[in-house]
Order: sequence, then structure tokens, then C-alpha cells
Amino acid sequence: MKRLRSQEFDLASFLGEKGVRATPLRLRVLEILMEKGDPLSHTEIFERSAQAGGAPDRVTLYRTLAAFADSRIVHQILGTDGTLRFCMHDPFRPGCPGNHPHFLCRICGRMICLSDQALPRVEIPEGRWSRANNC
Amino acid sequence: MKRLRSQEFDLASFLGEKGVRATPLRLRVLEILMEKGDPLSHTEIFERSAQAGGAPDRVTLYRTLAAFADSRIVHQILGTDGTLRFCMHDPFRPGCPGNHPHFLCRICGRMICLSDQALPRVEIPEGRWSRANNC
DNA sequence: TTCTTTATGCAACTTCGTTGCATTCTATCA
DNA sequence: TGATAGAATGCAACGAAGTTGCATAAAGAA
Repeated sequence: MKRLRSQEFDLASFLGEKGVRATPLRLRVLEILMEKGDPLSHTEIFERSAQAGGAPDRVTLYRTLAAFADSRIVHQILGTDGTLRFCMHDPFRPGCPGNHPHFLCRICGRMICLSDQALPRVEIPEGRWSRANNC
Repeated sequence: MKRLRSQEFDLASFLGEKGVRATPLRLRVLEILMEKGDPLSHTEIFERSAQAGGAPDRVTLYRTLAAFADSRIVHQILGTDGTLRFCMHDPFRPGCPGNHPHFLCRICGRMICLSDQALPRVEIPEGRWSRANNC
């Protein structure tokens, strides 16, 4: 995500365009997510955010990330450790967001996108899978 | 898993061969897992097991499933809901266990194996990923 | 400025899973 | 057969990740 630097555009108006109100915490989180393109967990974002301006409220951070995800600013990836990571959409990285695998280091917990290795489209099985609860 | 019926072989000696001591709970869990080949969550196994002979201890059930996984009797699949499911190895189903996708119904929580749709092998990224903590 | 909507902070709660420890069971061997 | 060691169980407590409800604070619109 090196091409998307805060110098190059106004973070607040970026959020505005996405329909998300810019607040101090949200701008801080946005900066953290943009700093490096790789997916970060809630805990990682919490800790970095705490360093840069005081620990945010845990719940507010969850809601901030949910708001970002709703507005398609970030997408969520479930790691093999069972926790979600949040990743900025990178218009300059082909296949991001998209159907690519991720690598999660078991030791340090760092996740990286393997956006150059596309995954095939999986066929949803036939059957009674519907919106109603009659599966 | 229709071909692997309890009539066809002794569950207790099957566990014995796998180096797992046969106990009432383990036999019950094994039967539940074999009944249908699809992966079941801890909760699903707990509930079915509770019906068939009284509710087992939650922790013991976790340990039972861990023992099965250690002995390669089952494998674990992390669903998009963040919870593990446990699935018998089916020697008669090609690609099970193996690198295939799974489908998880968001409504009813049922998971099914898509063992006919193989996934490509993913290249682990180059770098300092090692057993030591110097990632 | 006032009003309405949205964001925040706090407390409490849920789910999934783990750890520690004492007790019970079971396979084995004398 | 009975003693014994190793494994399985049951219970309590803990922990991480994430959610819900509600009161307060902040922001945008009129």
C-alpha cells in the first residue's frame, strides 16, 4: 500500500466519500491500516493505536472496524488462528480485494496477502440453501 | 461415510489400532462422527452426544476431539464463523482429507465438504519464516 | 442555536476454547 | 488375583475474541 500515502490525499475526505464520518479514532485507525498493506488483527490495531495517542475503547474499535467493513473500506480475513484481520482495499494491488490466499505466520502472528496467487471460483452446491431457514 | 458402518468393523478395535483407548464417550463420539461424513462442530457433537446417553463433560469432549485429531482419526476445519468443525477421514472419498473447500450454510450452520473441487497448492512466500521466532 | 443523528465509553455478557488438579478408570504385569 | 502406572474424566476457573445495551458526547443539518 505504499502508493497510498496520507500526503497524497486527505484522509478525512476519503472517509467522507465512503459515507463514514471522520473522527480522531477513525483517522488514526485508517492511517494504521494504510501504513502497510497487510491485514491486521483487532489486537494489533489496538496496540498501534494505543501507542499513537492513547488506548482507544475496545468496543469502539470493533465498531470502527465494522463501519469500515460495511463501507467497503476494508475487508475481513479469517486467519487459521480463528481471529479476524482487517485489510485496506488496495486499488493498486491486482486481486485485492479478491479471492486470494493469505499466509499467517504461526510464530509471530503476522499475516500477508498472497494476492498474486488467485484461487479458483468454488461452485456452491445444489440444494435447498435459501434465505429462509429451510436448509 | 456411508460405507463405514459400525456393523462392518469394531469401533473399539478401530480406536485401538489408532492408539486411542476406547471409552464409552469416545465410542459415542466416533459413532456420531461416522454417521454422516460432514464436519460437525463441538456444539453439534455435544448435543447429539447428550441425546445419546447423557450430556458429556464439555472439556472432556474437547479433549476427546483433540485426541482424535492427534491420532489422525479426524481433521479440523475452521469455518467462516470462526469455529472448528471435526470431520472423519473417509478413505472412500477421494480428496478427504485433502485440500478442498467447504461450504458453511450461514442460516443453519451446517457444513459440507466439497471434496470434488480441489484447491491449488499455495506457494509459501520466501523470507525468514522459520521455526525460530525471527520472522 | 436547536434538534437529530451518529460516535463513544463503560459495564456486562456470550461463545469458544484452554489449563490445572483431583479423582476414577483401565490395561498390564507380577 | 491384586497392585500399580498411565490415561481419561469431571469440575472449577480462566482467557481471548467479540457482542449488546445504554447513557453520554460530539457533529451535522435546519
